[in-house]
Amino acid sequence: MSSENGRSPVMADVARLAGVSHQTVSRVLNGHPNVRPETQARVQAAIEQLGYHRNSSARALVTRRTNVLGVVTFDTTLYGPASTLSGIERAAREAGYFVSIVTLTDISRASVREALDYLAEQSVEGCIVIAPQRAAVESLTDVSVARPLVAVEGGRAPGLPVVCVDQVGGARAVTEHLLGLGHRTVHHVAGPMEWLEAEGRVQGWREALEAAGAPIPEPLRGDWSPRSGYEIGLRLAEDPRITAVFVANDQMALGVLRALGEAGIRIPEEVSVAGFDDVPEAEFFTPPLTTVWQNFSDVGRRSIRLLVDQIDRRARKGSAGATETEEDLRDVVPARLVVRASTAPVQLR
Amino acid sequence: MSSENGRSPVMADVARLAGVSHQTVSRVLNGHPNVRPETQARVQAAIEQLGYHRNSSARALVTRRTNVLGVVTFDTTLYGPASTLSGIERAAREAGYFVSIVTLTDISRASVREALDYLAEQSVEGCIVIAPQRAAVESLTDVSVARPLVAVEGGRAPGLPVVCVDQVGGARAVTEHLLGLGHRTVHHVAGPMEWLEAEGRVQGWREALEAAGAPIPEPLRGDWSPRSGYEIGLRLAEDPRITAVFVANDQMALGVLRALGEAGIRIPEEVSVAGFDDVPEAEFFTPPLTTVWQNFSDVGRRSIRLLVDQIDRRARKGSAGATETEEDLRDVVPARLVVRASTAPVQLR
DNA sequence: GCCTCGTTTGTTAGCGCTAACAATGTAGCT
DNA sequence: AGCTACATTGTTAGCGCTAACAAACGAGGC
Repeated sequence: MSSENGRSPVMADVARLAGVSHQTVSRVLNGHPNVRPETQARVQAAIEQLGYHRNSSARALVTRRTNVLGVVTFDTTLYGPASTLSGIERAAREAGYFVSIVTLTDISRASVREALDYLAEQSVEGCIVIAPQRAAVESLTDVSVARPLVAVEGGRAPGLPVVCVDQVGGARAVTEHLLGLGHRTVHHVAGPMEWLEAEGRVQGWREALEAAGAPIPEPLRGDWSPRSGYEIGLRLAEDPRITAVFVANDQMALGVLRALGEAGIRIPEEVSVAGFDDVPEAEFFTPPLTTVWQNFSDVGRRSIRLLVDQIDRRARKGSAGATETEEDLRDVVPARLVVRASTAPVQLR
Repeated sequence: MSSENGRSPVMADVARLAGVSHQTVSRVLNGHPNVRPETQARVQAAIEQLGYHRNSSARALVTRRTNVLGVVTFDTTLYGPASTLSGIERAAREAGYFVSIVTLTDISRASVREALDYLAEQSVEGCIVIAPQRAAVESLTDVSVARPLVAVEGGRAPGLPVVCVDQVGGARAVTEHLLGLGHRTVHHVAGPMEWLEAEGRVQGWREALEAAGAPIPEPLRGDWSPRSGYEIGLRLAEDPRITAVFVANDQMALGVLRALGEAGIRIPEEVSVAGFDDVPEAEFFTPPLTTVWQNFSDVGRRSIRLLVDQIDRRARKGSAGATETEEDLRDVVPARLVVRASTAPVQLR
């Protein structure tokens, strides 16, 4: 792969071999018009013969474009963030960008800032922050001037473009589904307060209950983990008036199913349980879980589009115009109810 | 953040403000000795006042180091790859490297090559390929000369450093555990043939059976998905002689549990089931799943160490020495059996 | 005083590339 | 032929940084 002398070949080497100037090589590489087909072929042959690769640093230095986007994410082992990251990466590559990632271990205003600074150090052209927590979003509003930025699942933030799944709508749909089955009301196992997704799901659930004139029980707080769902499930099992539970994610729903099962409660005959996320396993829980499907790859695609738009606009107009768009850019991806066997019409318990 | 004239500040701007030469600024930034403390302070102040960030492209151009590592991965929504990626990213950052990722949609020799070429285009200093399939590993052996490379879960490949979990040992441990409970033999639901992890688990299972002189049934092939586990589980349910099943991953094990449950088979009283992976949900399956835990963050850490070692060695000796180490570098991370309630002593069925 | 040595700072060149401009060739017209 | 228009190629400068060398300065020994 490398040239004879040991160092990897540069444009001048290719030029020499093809008998042209280095600039002609550059033109071929960048697809400029006005290069004679024969010359182009000769250059191509030389490139292949030497195994030449353009030096991206040199290119970036002069074009002032690194073609790198940064992604800040939190706990990629959770199904949602992992799927979103995957969608982002694919979309970025299609748009001609590389993706550099930073995963946070703790979420604080400081650590998000630090991650963004770190990515800035690498001269990324823009960042996507998968920031489902309130703290993370707040930390973004201060920085937003610096360089293009998009928040995923970011909540409402002035002047900060956001892509998110319609948590409220999804939660409303599940709750309405359960009410439609004849349940007097629906209990809710919520996610942590700081998580915007958790709050959106609480809101949708509450709205549906209010609209139906159903009593609104206090939501129980878990931490997304199956364990917390299990613990809350044990408490739910003790209250015989509960007939329907909407759990804020599938992992906790699994814990709830387990706890209710251990208590000898039959699902869905005695208690209906629904989740949120539609993880691949949900269909094979005992019983198969009614849940809400989110189109994460669409989220990834849309957030890249928003980010690339910002970058292009800035590149075209020059970075002078600071606060050109104060409009509240917010791209909401719909969620879809998936009904399975864990929910059923109300029966006596 | 940006300087007054609109363009972001460069080293010369800092130098002017601090009343020194740009080289002195460079020295401060790189922590060179022989800079008077007072000068250093003045430069620091100027840097902060201007919000100066070093241009990484210019720096990379002259130092010939991009400080970027590439990671090629496949389906990051699977628990294993996602956890490994996370561990890699953390370890890389600690070692002072950025991480650029490419996720593959299909695994073929061509697509892995393409991903590596793509990363080469970005001038990464080395790559880690999370390549659990045979095809992926094969595609690596040809390239290995080009630049530092480490395979994760890569199987045996000449001259290619590999970090992997001890699949064989883990599988042997589960199988021995089941035999120790008095089962005459253990059936196996395997993963796809092309996956090296699947083969390793088959091997460990087979070894344990052979050592115990137990009959070796034909392994049944799934595709890692809960659905395939479910379908195979339905078949298993029909054979009353089966009392113990080792499933190659937790997702398929979930499907098996579901299928056996639907067939009215009690677990673990009638059939013991064990998985592999120890996903967070496993503890809350019905019943809680006996499985094998893998230390993925350790895998990430070790693979980064192997890669950084290669890069450092190459940087020190110059890239002249091509095939300096033909030794078979292979770092095996132990796996750990986690016994839960899905396995029990054999009983009459 | 002069020379040597070490510390601190400045000057210069050049990494590999692209953009702007200059130069050349080639065809089509008057 | 001579001019214009255009296609094709080459030459030059410079992106922002670091490495190598050079210069200035003070301390210490003869």
